[in-house]
Amino acid sequence: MITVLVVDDDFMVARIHRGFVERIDGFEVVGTANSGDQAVAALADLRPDLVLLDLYLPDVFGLDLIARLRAVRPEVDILVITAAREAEAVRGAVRQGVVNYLLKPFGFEDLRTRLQEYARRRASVPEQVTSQADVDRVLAPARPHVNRLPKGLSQETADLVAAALRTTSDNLSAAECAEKVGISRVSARRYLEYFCTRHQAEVALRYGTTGRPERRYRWTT
Amino acid sequence: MITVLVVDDDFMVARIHRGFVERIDGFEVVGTANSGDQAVAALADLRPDLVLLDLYLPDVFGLDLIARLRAVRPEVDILVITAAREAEAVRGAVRQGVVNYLLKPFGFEDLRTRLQEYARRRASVPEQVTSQADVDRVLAPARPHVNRLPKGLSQETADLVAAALRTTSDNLSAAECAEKVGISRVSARRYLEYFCTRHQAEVALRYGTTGRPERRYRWTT
DNA sequence: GGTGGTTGAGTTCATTGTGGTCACAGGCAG
DNA sequence: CTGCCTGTGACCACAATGAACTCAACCACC
Repeated sequence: MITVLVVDDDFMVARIHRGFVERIDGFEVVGTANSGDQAVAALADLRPDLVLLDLYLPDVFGLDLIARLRAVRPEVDILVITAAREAEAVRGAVRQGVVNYLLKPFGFEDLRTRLQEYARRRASVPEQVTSQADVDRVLAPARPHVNRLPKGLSQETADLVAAALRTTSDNLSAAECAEKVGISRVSARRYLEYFCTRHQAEVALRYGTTGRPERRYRWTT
Repeated sequence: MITVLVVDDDFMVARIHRGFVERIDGFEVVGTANSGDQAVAALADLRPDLVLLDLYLPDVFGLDLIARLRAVRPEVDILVITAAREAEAVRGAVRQGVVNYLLKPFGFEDLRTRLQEYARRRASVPEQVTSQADVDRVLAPARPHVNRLPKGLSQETADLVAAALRTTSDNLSAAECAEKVGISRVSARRYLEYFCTRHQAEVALRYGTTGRPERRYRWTT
C-alpha cells in the first residue's frame, strides 16, 4: 500500500483529491495539509510515500517547499498537481525529480493512470542494477497517455494479446501467441514488443536450438 | 553553449571526462573539482549549466551533495557518472531529478549520445505550456535507442554475458561463461571479445595447462 | 636440444529457423 | 472517392550453432 499526503490550499479541492486517490487500488491517503508548514509537519508525522503537491500555497511557493520536504524525509516522492503553466515551474519541478506534473483541471482517469504508472515504476526497480540498460529502464519514464496507443495498434487487439499472455503461466513466443489469439505473427510481435517497452511484459531469449534464438515473452507481475 | 563543471575525486578521471566533453559540440568545460567542497565553491564561482557528478567523493556522498548544489544554484542540472550500482543510489538520483545516470566504465560515444540528448531536451522546452501534452513532452521525452551493437550481436545476449561476467569475482574462460549463460562457446567468446574492444572487460592468458593457452576474461573495475 | 605428436582452445563457416521489414489489402470515416 | 488506419503475406536479414579447421603450448622420445 502506497501512503499519500494531499497538499492543497483549497480545503474542498484537497477533499476531492483525497476522494480520487482513495478510489484507486493500492493507494491510501494518510492525511491532508493546506499550507507549506502544515505539509512539513504532516510529512514528519505521517511519513507518507508520496505527496500530491499544489504549487500555489499561502505561505510558500510549492517548488521551494520541495527542498524542505526532502530535508525532512529524503525518500519521499512528489507528484505536482497545479494550474501553473509557466515553463519555469515545469522545468523547476522536473529538475527536482517530481514523478509527474498534472495540470488542473483534470479528471479522475487522468490521476488514476498517472498514479498507476507511478506504482508500476516504483515496484519494478531492481534491487541491484547490473548494466546501463537497467539504469535506463529506471530513468526512462513510461510514455504518457497511458490509454493512447501508438499508431498502428488498436486497443481491442492489445487487450486480446494481453489476455493471452496473462492466461499463460509459461511464456510464449511470438508465433505461439499469434496462434493462440488468432492473428498473424507480425501483429502479435508488434504488440508484444510494445508491451516490453512499457515494461508490462518482459522478454528472454531461448538458446540451444539451432538457428536464431527465440524471443519468449512473459507478462510481468 | 552549455557550460559544464566536472566533479570527480580522481584527478586523472576528471581530466579524461573533461577531454570527452570538450570533443562534443555545444558543450564547454568551465572547471573541474575533486571534492564536494570544491564543487560547491566552483559552482558559485563559475555558474555552470550542468555538473557531471561522481558519487564517490572524499568528503561527502554525491547524492547528499546535490541538495547543497541546488541551494547555491537552483537552476543547475546534474548528470551522475559513477560506478555505484546500488538500487538506492539510482533511485535517490532519479528522485532528485538528475538528467541522466551513466555507469562507469563508459566510452566516449555513451557520454556523447547522452549529452546530446540532454541538449536537445533543454532546447525544446516551450516558453509556456498550454496543455497537459506539453507537460508530458517535457517529463517524458522519447528516449532514443543508443549503444548500437555491431552486426551479429544482440542487446539481450550482451546483457546476459555482461551480468555473468560481473557476478563472477574470479575471471572466466569463454567456455565457462558459455555454460553459465546457457549459450554456445562460440557466441560467448564473440561477446567477450566485443567487451574487450570496448574496454569494458580485459583479458589475460593463462598458461601451464596442456594445450593452447586459455583466455580468461574479467570485468573491468 | 631438436622434433613430431598430443591436447585443448581459438577461429572460420555453412546451416537454420526465427526476427524484422515492406508494401499492400480491406475497412472505416469524412 | 480519397485518405487514413490496422492487420497480413511474403521476403530477406540476422543471430546463434556445431562441425571442421588452425594454432600455440606442452610433452616424450630420440
